[in-house]
Amino acid sequence: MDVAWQELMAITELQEFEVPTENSYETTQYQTMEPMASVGEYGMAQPHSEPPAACELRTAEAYNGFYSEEVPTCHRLGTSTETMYGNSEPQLHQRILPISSHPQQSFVPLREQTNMSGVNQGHRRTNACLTQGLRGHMQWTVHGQNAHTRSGDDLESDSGLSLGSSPPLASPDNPVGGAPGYQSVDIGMAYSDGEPDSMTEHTRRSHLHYSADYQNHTHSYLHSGAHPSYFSAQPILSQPQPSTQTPRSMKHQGSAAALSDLYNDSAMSSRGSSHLNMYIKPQGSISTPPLSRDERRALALKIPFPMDKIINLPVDDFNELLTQYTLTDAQLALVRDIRRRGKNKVAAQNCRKRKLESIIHLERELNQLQAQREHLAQERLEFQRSLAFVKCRLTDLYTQVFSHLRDEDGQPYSTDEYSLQQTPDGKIYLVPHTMQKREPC
DNA sequence: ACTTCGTGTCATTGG
DNA sequence: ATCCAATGACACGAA
Repeated sequence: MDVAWQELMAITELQEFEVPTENSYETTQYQTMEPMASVGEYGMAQPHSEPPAACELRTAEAYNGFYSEEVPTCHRLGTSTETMYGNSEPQLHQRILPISSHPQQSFVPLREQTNMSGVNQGHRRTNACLTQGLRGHMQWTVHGQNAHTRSGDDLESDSGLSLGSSPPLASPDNPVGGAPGYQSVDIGMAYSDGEPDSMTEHTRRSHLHYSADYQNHTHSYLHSGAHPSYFSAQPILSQPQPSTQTPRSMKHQGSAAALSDLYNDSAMSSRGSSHLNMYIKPQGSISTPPLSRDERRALALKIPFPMDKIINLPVDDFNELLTQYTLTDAQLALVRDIRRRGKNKVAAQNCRKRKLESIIHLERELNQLQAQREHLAQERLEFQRSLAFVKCRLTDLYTQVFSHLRDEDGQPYSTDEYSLQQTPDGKIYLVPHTMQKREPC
């Protein structure tokens, strides 16, 4: 990754290599380039003492690309050098391709190099940020699918809700020690078998007969919709519920719909511990997945309304819902925690999706920039070759013109004593070297 | 046994 | 003051 970015940063050196536009072909731009083939100085002030060998690059084909042979030599001498490149300019432009036209190259597996967790997961940092109560809570935590790996004590603790050591789950809504109701809950009654996570459908149903009120809600609580609503966040992704939606909640559904693909992918992934997974028996029949931790807690505390409402109702509706029931402190605390966790779960999913999208975007950008860099490097090589050729050609012309000059006696001028120089107005003068030093042109 | 990935959760922050 | 979304960090289970 570092190497890739270093390569990327190297592009800055190419930024000085501007693509010439019409009448903007400044040779000075290239004077800082790498040394080129020794074809003599470009400037006319220091001509060769003897006619140099003809340019190796001087072929008819190469010429046609940059010169017009109909232009008289004297005319070329009398004009600025820019005009000599007129024919080459369109070609140069044609070589400039928009970045977007570059086909996608193979992706750098950036994601594979990125630890999404942000930390070395092998490094289990002591949970310093957790309060003592939270730490206790974490010890009680049992995830649904793997409860069989825990001891019976853990199972009971989890299902019953950590209630003692983790009052109100350290929720901001629940001051520590402010929920005595938790301790009064008879968890053993709810999970008398001691294995709540491995409850069969039969046993689960048997636990739903708490009260008439609660029983009336069990359908929506556990089996509403096409798929179980046991997953607290799932309702956001399910069909809209116009009757209970406010503009605020509708907004949430809109954003969630855009994420449905990701959720479908992740939810149905064979990896991870997602509670979204449909539990398909080997025979192919779909069974009810284990209850989530919060669902078990809600069952234990006999929360009289469904999880999806707890989580997805707008705050006003949620508060109104709470007023419709007389809840104990423990129930209130649990409901608020369920709501907080459920919303945060969705937020985390959205956050991760954005993170992945950001990585994908950066990978694409990196590939495009690498392709652009490669293209510019190629272009630079072509310009260097062209420039070397032009220099060689100019040297030839200079030598040719100089050799035809004669003094008053009909003798050729010595290149050691004279040189041809061009003034800004385009006129050519034969200047002695002595004057040249005093009056640099 | 170890690593990687996906996920849930908590704490924190800023709007 | 409260709610909420976003996010880093951590823990955990599955593969």
